[in-house]
Amino acid sequence: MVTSKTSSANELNLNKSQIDLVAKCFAALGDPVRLQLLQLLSERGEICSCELEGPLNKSQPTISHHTKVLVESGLIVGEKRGKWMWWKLNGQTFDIVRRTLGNL
Amino acid sequence: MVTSKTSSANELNLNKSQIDLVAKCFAALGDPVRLQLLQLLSERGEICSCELEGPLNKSQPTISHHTKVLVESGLIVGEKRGKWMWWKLNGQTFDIVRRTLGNL
DNA sequence: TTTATATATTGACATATATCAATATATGTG
DNA sequence: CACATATATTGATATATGTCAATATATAAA
Repeated sequence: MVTSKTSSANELNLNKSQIDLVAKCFAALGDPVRLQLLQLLSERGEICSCELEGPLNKSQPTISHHTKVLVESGLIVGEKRGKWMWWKLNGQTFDIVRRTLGNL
Repeated sequence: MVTSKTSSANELNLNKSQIDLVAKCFAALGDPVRLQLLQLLSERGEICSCELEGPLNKSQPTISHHTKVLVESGLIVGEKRGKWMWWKLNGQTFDIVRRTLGNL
């Protein structure tokens, strides 16, 4: 039999700064516009800012604001190609968030 | 071969009101104090409000506020036993949130 | 019924957030 | 270079949120 040190029923207990990071992700996910944006992103794999104003029905500065929030949470990453910003999901961060949610 | 009607890479596409519901859950998850609270809840299975002030280091009204936010999102449910309020996680809501996150 | 205790509500305050118009910056094209 | 276009930033505004003191409500005990 393999012995293991388990502090509680759950394997991983988050410390304060880890909690803050994940909380920031959840907060970023906690807006309908950003959820729609992420859904579009997940459907297409990659999406340009210029393709978002239509479906999201928001002004250009508002779109820019939301992408910034998502970048700062680590949920998406951006790459500039010519005049266009292309966004894609950051799988690593999503994994962390999923794992956290899975342990609740 | 089984044919299936897939509108996109993802199976389920959320409509506006579904998005609002899930967004409300994520917003509820997007606070460090509430994440700590949920972690305690998940460790113990059930927890009383009176057991939260200590670990969370917040005032009684603040604890009450946070439990209310979690109830209104559907993430926890409460039951009054005598003078005490006992809280537990609502697995159904967590499943919906996990499924949504899994599809992104 | 009076008293003590657990929780909820109210009110106040400071901070955060979502939104857009106006403007700035960056990049490609003539 | 001058111009057009895609995105970012700034400033303003309205609304939402986290927090606690004070108070109200509910429940048990004496």
